Amino acid sequence: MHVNRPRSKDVAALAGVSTTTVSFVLNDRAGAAISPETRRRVLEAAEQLGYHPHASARGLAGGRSNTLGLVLRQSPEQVAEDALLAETLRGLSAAARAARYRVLVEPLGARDGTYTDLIRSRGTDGLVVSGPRVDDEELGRLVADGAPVVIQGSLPGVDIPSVDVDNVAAARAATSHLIELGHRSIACITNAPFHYAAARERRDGYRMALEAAGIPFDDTLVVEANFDAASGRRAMSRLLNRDDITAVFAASDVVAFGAMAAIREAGLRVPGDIAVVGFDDIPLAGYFDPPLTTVHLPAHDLGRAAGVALLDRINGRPVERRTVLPTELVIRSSTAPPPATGRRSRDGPQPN
Amino acid sequence: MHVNRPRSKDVAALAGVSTTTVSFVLNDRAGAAISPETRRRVLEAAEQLGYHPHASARGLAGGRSNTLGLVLRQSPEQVAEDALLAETLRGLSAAARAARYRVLVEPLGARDGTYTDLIRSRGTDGLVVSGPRVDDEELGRLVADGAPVVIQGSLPGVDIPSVDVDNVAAARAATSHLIELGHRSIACITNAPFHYAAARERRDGYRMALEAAGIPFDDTLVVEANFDAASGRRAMSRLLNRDDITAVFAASDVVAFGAMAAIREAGLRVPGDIAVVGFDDIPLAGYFDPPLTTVHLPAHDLGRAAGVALLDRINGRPVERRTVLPTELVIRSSTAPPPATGRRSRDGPQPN
DNA sequence: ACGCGTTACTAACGCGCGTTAGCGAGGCAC
DNA sequence: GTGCCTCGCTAACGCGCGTTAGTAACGCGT
Repeated sequence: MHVNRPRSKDVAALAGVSTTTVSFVLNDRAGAAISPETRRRVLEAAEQLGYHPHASARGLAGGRSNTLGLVLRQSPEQVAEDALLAETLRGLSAAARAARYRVLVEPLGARDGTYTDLIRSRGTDGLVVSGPRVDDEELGRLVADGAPVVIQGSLPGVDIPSVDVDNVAAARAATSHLIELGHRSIACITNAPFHYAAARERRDGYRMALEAAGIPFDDTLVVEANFDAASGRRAMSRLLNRDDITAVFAASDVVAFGAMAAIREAGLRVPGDIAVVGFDDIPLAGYFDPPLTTVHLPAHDLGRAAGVALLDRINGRPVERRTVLPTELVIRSSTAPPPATGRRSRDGPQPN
Repeated sequence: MHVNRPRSKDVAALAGVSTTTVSFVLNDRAGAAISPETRRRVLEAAEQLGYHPHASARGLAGGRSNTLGLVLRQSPEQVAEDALLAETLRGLSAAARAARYRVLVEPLGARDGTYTDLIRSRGTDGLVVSGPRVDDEELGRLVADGAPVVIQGSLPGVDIPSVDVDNVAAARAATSHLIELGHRSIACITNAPFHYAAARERRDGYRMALEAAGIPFDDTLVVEANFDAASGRRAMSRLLNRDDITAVFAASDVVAFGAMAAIREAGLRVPGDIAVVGFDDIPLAGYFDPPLTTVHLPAHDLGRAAGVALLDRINGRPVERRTVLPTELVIRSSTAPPPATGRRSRDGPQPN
């Protein structure tokens, strides 16, 4: 491109100072004594030449890349279904920008190899790892080496700063809402297989709500789904074989969406026959038919908090071991009291 | 972290060669004569030491950052609603990884300032700009400077390589499908304001389908929406004031989702009273009630094609000025022939 | 035996910045 | 006037690589 990208020495020459001074001014170096007049001249010269410091050169000299890495450790299907990824990314980016950092994203398929190069090559100064699985031994080694890592989500048993919502409490609140409406026979469809911590936590919250209300936990009421709507539909179909269920806690909105499809296909209505609560509050949740009662996840804030924590960690500031952001149960119309006389069929298949 | 990150000189010492040789081996430098035995020793030494070349140092010395930038030029609302972003990003990432490049993402709010630093600072070697608006003069300057840029989407009137689907043809196919079913009074809800090229193109496709079938284009049947479901619902509500409409082409699935909510709220049915076609084929489209007939967008391939084009451009290989990927009309159940006797109300408000 | 080309490698330089050590000028206390 | 600050600035170095120019050894033909 342009024949002569300006160097800091060009700025220095134009401003009549040394490159050292240019560096001091442009980096707002604390403790450097620069007269207002000199500072003005330097800034003016930089502006006039359209000077942009060479990122790699800064990285080399300064020993930092000024880049944050976002590692998406989920399966491709999960990433595809993650309706909140954009928001999280925007949040992280906002935090990064405020510190003059950039964001590098590494989406990993199951076998897409490693992400530790990112940090070992100093391509990034730290990583936000989203949705790590319990069996991620790569992560362990990285952290053992002292690499700055923040987990978005939770990974029990490791000592890494993490940012998350309280999945247990949120799931419990969602389930309690159903109980308060009068439901006693409440199924649970997970958002993912149980080797994902969030899936386990949300199930635990469901269970705790039940037990707190004196309703025995029934393992056969819990069905695993797998991120997408199709798996939610399958799970719900299975549950519909029994006719005592009057409510479902679906541990993600996407899965809830599939479940609602299954309920419709069985000729039943939401919430008339079966009430449904979701989790995530994806942008479309309010437009489901009926609008979905769900747990609102502060996606943007999660990204931002992860970014802030990571930057703190990188810069040697103290970091909370665990940041928990508040959720909120958004009550829409997919939940209502159970039918007075047990479940009825409408125009669907008759019980056989 | 680790006290001594190994340098290339450490690898050289262990292998008993010079750092030049290490560089030659690790970069597979064409034209360099390296004996198999030496090559093996170097690779072994690198492996043994856990050597990862310093990204910034490579960037400085090599004059390239080995990084691609993805600029999201859309408004935050649009980004949030973009259910296909994850897929696009994965596609771009796949292309980048194949060339040993990384991907830096810059989501820009309307007033989040500039993204040209990204490339002017050599933080990236090129940019994929997603959803640029016609009035983006920053882009123009960048390209005039010779910066490698690929547009994802389309921006008429500029000479920049772009990757997109044929929005006009796809919209035309979607609308034709409605016409073939027998619909004559077909409304159009745009996916975005008209300063987005895609919104205009999809509207044009709708119009061409009409005119090709001898149906006069009626401007009052076209209503602007604005990315999200809420705007789709508002648009549809407005359209429902007239009772002659039997079908709607909604230029995005999210907007279609809102429109379907409005139709339901009016006590009408899809497709019984009003048929609906969408655009995008977001993952949830097949689970709408009823499952949405829509245009499938090859999101992953779009990302990958953009990446490939950008890498070609960066490496001086010839690049198609415009890459057009195929779409496909996915017919589900939201479309059916119009009611025989015009539109009927079900249990909704009576006509007044 | 000599020249020439090829093979296999290396020394030395520089990419563009940040940083460390240090220098001169001016002020203040004595 | 001398000593000792602080203020404002700079020369010089090195970060860790890629690359260019070059050398030594080794055939191979005549």
